[in-house]
Amino acid sequence: MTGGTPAAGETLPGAGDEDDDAPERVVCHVDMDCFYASCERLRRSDLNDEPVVVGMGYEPGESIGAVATASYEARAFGVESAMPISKALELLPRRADADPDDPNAPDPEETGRYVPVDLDFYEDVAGEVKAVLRDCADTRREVSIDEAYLDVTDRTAWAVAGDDPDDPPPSGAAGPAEARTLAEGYARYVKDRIEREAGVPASVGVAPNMSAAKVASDADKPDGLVVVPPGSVAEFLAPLPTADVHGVGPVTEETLAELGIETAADLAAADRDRLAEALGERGPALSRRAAGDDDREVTPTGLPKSLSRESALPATADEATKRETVSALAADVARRARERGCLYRTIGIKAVEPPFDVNTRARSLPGPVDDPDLVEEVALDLLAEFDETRVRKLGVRVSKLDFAETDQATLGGFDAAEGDGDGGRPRRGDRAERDDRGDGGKLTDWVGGPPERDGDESGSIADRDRRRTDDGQASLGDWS
DNA sequence: TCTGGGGTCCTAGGACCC
DNA sequence: TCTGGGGTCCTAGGACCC
Repeated sequence: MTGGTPAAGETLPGAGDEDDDAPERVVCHVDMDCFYASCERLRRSDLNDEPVVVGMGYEPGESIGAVATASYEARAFGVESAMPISKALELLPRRADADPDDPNAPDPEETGRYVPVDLDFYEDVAGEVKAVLRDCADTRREVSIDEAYLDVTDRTAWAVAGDDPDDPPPSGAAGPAEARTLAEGYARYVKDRIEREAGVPASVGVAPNMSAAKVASDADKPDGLVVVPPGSVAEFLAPLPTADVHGVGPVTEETLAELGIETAADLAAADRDRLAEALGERGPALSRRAAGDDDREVTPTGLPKSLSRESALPATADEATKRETVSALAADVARRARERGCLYRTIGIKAVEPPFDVNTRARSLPGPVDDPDLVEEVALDLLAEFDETRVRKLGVRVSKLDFAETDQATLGGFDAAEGDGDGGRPRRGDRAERDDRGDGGKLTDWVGGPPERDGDESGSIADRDRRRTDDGQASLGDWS
């Protein structure tokens, strides 16, 4: 193992199927800058240079909501993502409230523009970004709507570019002696293309592994390009607080602090057995990461593992309100599952009690289904446990998803057990106390295909997935 | 701050089987 | 009957991420 030594040339410690002579990887992390706000500016130039807050729940009469994205101008007022809207409005009143005739009105210079979230539009823009990324890298992992890892080892290299000694060193590089690498040039090219073709700014980090690339992209936001060549990774990470290590959240940060571990360097040097005691398996892994040692491959994004919907409400114990909410959430989750062509085998709810006690309950079915009525029924049944409980948030989730053929064969095999033993088939028919509902009936309702119309927008994700599973083994996560 | 919404992964304990 | 594993599946909760 490479242990705590942040040596430059560590290769996969035996685990990988990579040959040992593989070149040091070049991994880019592309992170769009305040993406939602940038998207809004793309179609509303009046928002340029203004403090922009994109969020939900700030309309008059609404009080439950949070900031999704704040532009950097808004961040200067202390507004941050995930902050309750009420708090954001205190720090930065909305422009519309700056009535010039009202002596108590806020100074317009200290107000912001509040815009509701329009996810469909952001997804369109993200599609253009992804088109660029597809063109720039064969191996990509899209982590979220505004973030992706690229493995561009086969497109570029860590070799030093050109021979111009006056070239400025890469911004995040270890020392002034660093020369510009080919990798930096390639990352610059990717970044510029995103800006040019999608119209939104990105920050890019380049490093020999994923976690260092991630930290690098964060190091000079917005509009940053930070390059951390092999050999300077540990040095680059060393001074950072542990919270900057990907995977260290508030709880872990606190635990580490109690062990006297404050920086990435401390974490890298810490005794890994002790870390394992305090944090479980995660501890040593975080330590390796902090040391610049992260051999995770950039693996393509897989199919989702679960789908959920949740909704906050003014804390209430009212049974009718809760049931209505859960019914609506259940319908929505079931609809989305059907749209994406996926079956589910587990149905669950979440009930959050004030102040913030999260309860989850789930029930698995004997086999995968697509059955909105059943989602509602099970969800309501699980909710019954909380009939007396005041809740501030409710959620419904389906999991144990199955994207394989939604066709007849699979379904037929469910209760007749005639399935061709394809792994996930029911081996235990007893589990669900599904009371009087004859499962067979429900399932076969649409055995010839979902009752819904299915021809529609071509090229939907669901379509692509299905095609994938059709042609060949296509394991999960294989769509590209 | 009285904390939104949609995800992922991990762990621990119990049931059940061999 | 007591004690001992190994393995899988399930649920619940926790931590984290964007």
